[in-house]
Amino acid sequence: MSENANDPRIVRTMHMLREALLELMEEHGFERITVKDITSKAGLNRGTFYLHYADKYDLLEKTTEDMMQGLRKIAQTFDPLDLVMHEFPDTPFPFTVRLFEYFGKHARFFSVMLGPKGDPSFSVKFKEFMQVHLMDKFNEFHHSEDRVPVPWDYLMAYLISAHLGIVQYWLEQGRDHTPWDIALMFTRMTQLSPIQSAGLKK
Amino acid sequence: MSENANDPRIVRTMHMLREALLELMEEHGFERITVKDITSKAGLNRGTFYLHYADKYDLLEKTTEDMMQGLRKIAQTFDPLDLVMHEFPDTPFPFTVRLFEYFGKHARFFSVMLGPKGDPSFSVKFKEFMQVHLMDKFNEFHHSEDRVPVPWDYLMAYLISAHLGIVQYWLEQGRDHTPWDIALMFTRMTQLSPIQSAGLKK
DNA sequence: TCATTAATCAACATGAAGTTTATTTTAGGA
DNA sequence: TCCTAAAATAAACTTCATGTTGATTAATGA
Repeated sequence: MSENANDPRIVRTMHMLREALLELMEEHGFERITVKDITSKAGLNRGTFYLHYADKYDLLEKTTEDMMQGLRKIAQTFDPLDLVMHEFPDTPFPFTVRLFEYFGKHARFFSVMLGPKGDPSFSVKFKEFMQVHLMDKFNEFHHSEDRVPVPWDYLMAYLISAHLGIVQYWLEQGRDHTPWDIALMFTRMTQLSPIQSAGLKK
Repeated sequence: MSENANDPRIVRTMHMLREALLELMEEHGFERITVKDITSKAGLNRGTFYLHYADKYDLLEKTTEDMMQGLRKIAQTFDPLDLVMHEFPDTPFPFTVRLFEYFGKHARFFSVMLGPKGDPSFSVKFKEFMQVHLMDKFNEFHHSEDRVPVPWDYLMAYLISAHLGIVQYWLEQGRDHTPWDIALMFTRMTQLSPIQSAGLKK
């Protein structure tokens, strides 16, 4: 394992390994891949892999951590007040647009990881991210412990999973809408009931 | 591979292999398991495994198919009219109760498969099931191609994923509510907007 | 130019996969 | 109860990926 210097050879090698991982995951899914597959695709010696990563799980983990880091950085720009103030149904929350731009930029990674050949523990990680950085900001609104239609934690599970589903579907469809359009759908579905969203009642 | 007779030895062996698979998946997740692990846990010879299944993927697939078969059987009892007629906010759709009873009965399987150590392609299969057996029954309601708040397919993706999220969360929490209670939450969240569900607006 | 270190290459031990053959055990009908 | 067919066991074997090691070659940057 190398002391991650800024030696251009190391940077280049690690980048090639991560690219190869993504390409192979798109084809076969993570578990069907071998270290040999990865290094072959990257055009590197198998031994070189072990100079940088303990095994393929380590490689995936490091790659994932990079992506989560990017998400956390965007999450810092989120102010729940924006959302509370937001009353205009024809414009999305700006923060949501930024998120989708990031998903689009790293579409291959998110598409694979959140797809049928991906890693279910990544979906959990992603949900935790939404819980901590988005949902928990609204905890102050539910001091009403008494008779609510649905328990708070189940409502959170519902919303988080619903939002994840939109991200997955968007990526699956090859990003047939702009980040702005998808963000607008988010905004609307959160404000309306499913029946209203379908346009069945006003 | 055996012609699946009704030889009690075969039935017993296959049952033990499936039980062992589930127990090991709970501990380590599917991919970390070896055929040797499975047969050891089941107290069987490794060679015996290959008399019935091609590999561990085959075993998982057959087990999964059994579960989906059970779901399809329940889905046959679903009548969309029940749902349209249903106006009482304090009772769940009976069909939904039956579904959750089934999840509860096979909690170990669904809990593992839909959890962080599970198989993401099973979640996809499960979503397809909901799409075909539940959502598609309502296609007749969206002839309005024009200006709707959210495209129909994205609304479906949102709802299906949201419902999956509830199932996952319920199993994750160790089934802290009865099937009846969960089914009622379903009913309410479908009828109300997220904000109403939280009890913030009426 | 030269010392450092990354990358390559070849070899090795380990362990799981999947197959095969022979042997033992079990089920169920005559 | 006995007998036959088939299931389960046991042991051996090939193949392949893993992770490691030591020697060699190539690239970096001072």
